[in-house]
Amino acid sequence: MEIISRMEEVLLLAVWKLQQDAYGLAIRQHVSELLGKELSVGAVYIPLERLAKRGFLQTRESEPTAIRGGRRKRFYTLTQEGMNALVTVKKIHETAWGELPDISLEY
Amino acid sequence: MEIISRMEEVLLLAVWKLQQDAYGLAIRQHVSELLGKELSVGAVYIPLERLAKRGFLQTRESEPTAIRGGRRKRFYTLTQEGMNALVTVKKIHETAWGELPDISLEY
DNA sequence: CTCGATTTGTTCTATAAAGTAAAACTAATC
DNA sequence: GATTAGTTTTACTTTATAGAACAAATCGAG
Repeated sequence: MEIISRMEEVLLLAVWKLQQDAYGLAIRQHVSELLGKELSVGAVYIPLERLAKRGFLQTRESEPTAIRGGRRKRFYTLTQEGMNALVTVKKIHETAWGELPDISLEY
Repeated sequence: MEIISRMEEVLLLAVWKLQQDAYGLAIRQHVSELLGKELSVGAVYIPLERLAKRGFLQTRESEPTAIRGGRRKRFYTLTQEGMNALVTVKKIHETAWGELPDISLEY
């Protein structure tokens, strides 16, 4: 039962969300919007690589596309282990927050 | 809008949960149970210190108590900034997960 | 009583892992 | 050649973690 970091969590979720369009720059765009701040390319590619290396993501390279700058992309998909990791952190989150009154009602 | 790590999040939540009993070893115990693994003392005290330094936690020292080994404790309480940080990450979590079908139903 | 053993607690030290920015590189079309 | 979309590499800071060291309280045997 491995516990992934928050960055890893949102990256896995972005891959899931983007589905057939889950490649580096698109993921960067999606997660930057989620977090409300522009992430550097390294802040995305390096954790993605780590997640793939640990078996949470699978990768494949596409063919280039016929648009300006449309070179080959590296696409990601979630593995079963990646799903398991997400389930684990979701449960932790629910337990940690579930024991408390809703914070937004109080402050 | 500062984004805290997962460890920082669960530590802040533990402080909130434990209320008048939020000191180092009790927090360690609580968070270890939450995560399902024994945390080392350093894995708790060092982030706690960092959170205090950044203004998310306030600290005070208690008097020793008359039980075996009952030396003075360092107690923590959440500050308004700590609350804000929790609200921020809760919103991010809800946005990130809200866009997706419930994972536990699918896998 | 008193002094070592035990217990609860915090601080310090050292290292591994994660996060991040930015430059460099690649390959496509215009 | 200039521009664009994309990935890889480099270098550095911050976080996470384990574990030893230290501190101070009570307990209990003699």
